[in-house]
Amino acid sequence: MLDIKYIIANLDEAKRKTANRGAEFDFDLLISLDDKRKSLQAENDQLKAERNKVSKEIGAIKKSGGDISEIQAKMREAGDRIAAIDAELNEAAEKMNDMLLNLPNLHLEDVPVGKDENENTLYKEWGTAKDFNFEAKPHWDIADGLGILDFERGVKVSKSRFTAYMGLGAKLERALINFMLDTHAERGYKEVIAPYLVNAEAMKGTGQLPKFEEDLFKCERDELYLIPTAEVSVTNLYAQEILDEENLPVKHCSYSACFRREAGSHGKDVRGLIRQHQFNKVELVKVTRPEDSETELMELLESAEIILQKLNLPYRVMTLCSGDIGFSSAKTFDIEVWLPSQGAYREISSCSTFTDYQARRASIRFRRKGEKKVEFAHTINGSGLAVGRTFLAVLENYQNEDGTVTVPEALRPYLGGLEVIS
RNA sequence: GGAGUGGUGGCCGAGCUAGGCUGAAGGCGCUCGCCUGCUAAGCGAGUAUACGGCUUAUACCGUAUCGAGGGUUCGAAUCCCUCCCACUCCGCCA
Repeated sequence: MLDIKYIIANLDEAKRKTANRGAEFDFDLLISLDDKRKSLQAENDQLKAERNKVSKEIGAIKKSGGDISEIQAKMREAGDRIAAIDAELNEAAEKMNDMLLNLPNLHLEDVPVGKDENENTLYKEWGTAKDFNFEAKPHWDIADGLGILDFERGVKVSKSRFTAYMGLGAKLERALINFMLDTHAERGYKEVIAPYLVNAEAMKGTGQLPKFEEDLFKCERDELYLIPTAEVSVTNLYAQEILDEENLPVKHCSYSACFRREAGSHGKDVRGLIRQHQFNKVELVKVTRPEDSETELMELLESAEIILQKLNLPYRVMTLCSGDIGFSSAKTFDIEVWLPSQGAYREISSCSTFTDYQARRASIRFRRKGEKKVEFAHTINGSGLAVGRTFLAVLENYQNEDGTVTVPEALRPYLGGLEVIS
């Protein structure tokens, strides 16, 4: 969340950038709640100070055998007043906090201002689309022909948007995961496996709650949520902690299954692997010093790109505009991979810096060497990559006319040297 | 699932069955200073976080925090209630 003090000191900026997102927010109400909170607290603190003082005196008087009934009665009244102000104070503080939790992050100055995805700007392009001398098939047809995905049986045991990977399909998925993790490990990312089910506190920390509850699968009776991305469990590994500066940046890569309800995208991408309720992803997560976060974001983006480069899959990188970046993000690059069957680029990774927005919510702080004061860290994360979408991009870009799929060279060591899936 | 024990500062660990002098003994660790051929030992001082006030900034002052929330009380780490978590034993189980 944003720092209330920062908002007050930079109100124009906060209003402008929130409007740039297309978000509505009542800043005046927020500030009036803060004022109320402050004056109530000042009054309350004073009363409590008095009570603490007198209570000590009562102790002394009682010890020396004096009469305390009168002073005690007076303090009883003071206690009632404190309780009343306490209630009012808590209400104002809670309201203010609720508002703050629903206020999105401020974007960085170099983020293009725009309404929606149509105003995202091209950051770079890499690779050239292969020229097929036959009609490129969608991945579900390819997979069907090879018997490596079973959409019907996936639906049978669960519901729509759940799929079973069969035989070499399952192997290819696993090869991709291992290939990605190994590649990132070489670049200094420490591998972690964190819980898939997390509590509400963690979801609040990274910004999924309270605003996006309907996008999450929830295990009601245990009060736990299925993670929509490993970002949640990995980032929150450091919640409520004060890290040493020398341990920064923290760099993690993490494979996890991800679960999304996809509420509100009913008609979209109903066929194939693009939009599933459950999918695999390798996530990159960093905790950094504020001054390092922008360069670390670029390094993270590069790490994600390297996967596509090694697989020789054409892609482009888009800078998301102010209206399209996520709730908690201050700046986001999307990597989009080329899909020949659609003749279009589709998102395969999203790399963001959250500045200190998540760090404040999750209370992830650090102490500089020799300093007493603690500061909020910055958090960064990105997919490196969405495995299911990489899987389908490989099928589509490496398909042959006879329905077989050539295995990208980088993956062959992970598939026992296999060259063609047939 | 059954039975039990416990959650205190960076860590260990007192206090909790006589509620006030305990933000919290003691030890360890860490920081600074002294001492010292070097290291070790020794000596001295310091060592939580949040919010608010004051301040140019330090400093300082106030409030809160002993798993979380609520209650009793003039006053609670200490008493009562609810919840959460960890550990041990038994049962069950990948």
